[in-house]
Amino acid sequence: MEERMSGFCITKAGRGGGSGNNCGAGTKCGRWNPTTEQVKLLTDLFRSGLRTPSTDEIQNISTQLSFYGKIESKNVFYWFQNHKARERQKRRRVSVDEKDAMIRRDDRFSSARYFTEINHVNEPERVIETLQLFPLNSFDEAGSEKFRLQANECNEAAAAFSYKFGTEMDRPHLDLRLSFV
Amino acid sequence: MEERMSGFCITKAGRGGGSGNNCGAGTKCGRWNPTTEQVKLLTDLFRSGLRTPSTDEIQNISTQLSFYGKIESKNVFYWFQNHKARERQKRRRVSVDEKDAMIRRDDRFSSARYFTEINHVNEPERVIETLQLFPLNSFDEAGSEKFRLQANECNEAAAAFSYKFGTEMDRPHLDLRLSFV
DNA sequence: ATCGTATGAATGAAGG
DNA sequence: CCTTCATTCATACGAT
Repeated sequence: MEERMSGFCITKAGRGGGSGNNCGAGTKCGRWNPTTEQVKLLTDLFRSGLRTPSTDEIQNISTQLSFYGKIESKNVFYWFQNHKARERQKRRRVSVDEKDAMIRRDDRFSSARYFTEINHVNEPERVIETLQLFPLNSFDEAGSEKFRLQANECNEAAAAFSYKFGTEMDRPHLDLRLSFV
Repeated sequence: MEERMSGFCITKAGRGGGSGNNCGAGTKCGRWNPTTEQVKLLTDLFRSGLRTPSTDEIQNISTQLSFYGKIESKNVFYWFQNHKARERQKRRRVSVDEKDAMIRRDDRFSSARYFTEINHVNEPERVIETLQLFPLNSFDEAGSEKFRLQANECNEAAAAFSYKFGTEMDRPHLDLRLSFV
C-alpha cells in the first residue's frame, strides 16, 4: 500500500485556474488547503463568537481571505460548519470521558457522590469574552443561536448505561455489544 | 513518492510535543497507543459487523476498553473510522489495480459529482458488505441509520481550545468585520 | 540511521 | 444541525 499517488489526482487545475493556488507544483489540489493565515483569521473570527456566518458574511470573509491564497465561499461555509460541529463534539466526548474516569475512580461507591461530581464538571464558562473588543453587528444569527444553548439536562441518558464490569480482571471477556438503546 | 511534505503542515495543535514515544499506561502522551487487548477487542467488534458505532456504543466501548489501558472515546471513534476507511480503500485499490486501471474513463472529474459516482457507481462487481461472520445485533450502515439519542447540549463549559499560536505571526490588519453588506 | 508501512489524528466536503 | 466519507498529515515501528 501507500502508493496513493497512483492515479486519483483530481488536480486537473479545474478550479477556474484562478489565483495562484497554494498547492505546490505537482501537489494535488483536489480540495482547499487553507494557509496558516487563513486558519488563524478564521479561528479568530470563531473565537470572537461567530459561529454561523450569513451568506454575505461568508462572501466577505472569503473575499478578504483570498488575499492569502485561493479560497471559495463554500470553503468558509464548510469551515465554520465543521469547526462548530467538532468543537461541540469534542466537548461532548471529553465531558463523558471525564465522567467515565470518575466512575472508574470510585466505582464502588454510591451513585449520589457520582452525580455530585458530575455536576461539578460542568462549570459554566463564558467563551465570548472577546465579544466586546470590537462590536460585530453580525451576530444576528450566531448570537441568537448561541444564547439558545443551555446547560439544562445534560446527559441523563448517558448516565443510564450500566457498568457492571470491573470485576473480571483476568479474562478478556467483555460484552461490548450493548447497543439496545 | 513523498512529495507531500513541502513543509506545509498546518501543525497547529501540536499537542504534546512531537516526541511521542512509548507512554506507559497512564502517562500523558501525544498519541494513543492501543494495547493488544484493546486492538483485539476492537477488531472483534469490527469483524462482528460493527462498523459505525453510535455515540453511545463508542462510549460503552471506550469505557470498557479503558480497563486495559488509557483510552478516550475519540480513540474508539477514530479507530473505527480509520479501520473502515482503510478497508474500503484497500478494497478499492485492489479492484482498480487488479483490473484494468487504464481503460477506466476519466469521466469522474466534475466538481461534486465526483464523490457521488465514486460512492455509488464505482463498484462494478464486488460485494459491498462481506463482514458478517455471525449476526450480532448491531449491524449498522446497512440502512439502519438508527436514531441517535442526542444527549442534548451540555453547557458551554470549557470550550477553550489551544489557541496557542498567534505569537509573532505578523498580523496584517484585516478588517473582517463586515458590519453590514 | 534510513526507509517503508501501518495507523492515529485531523479536516475538507458532502449528504440527509 | 448531525453524521459520514475521502484524503491527508504525523508518527510509531519494523525491516533493511
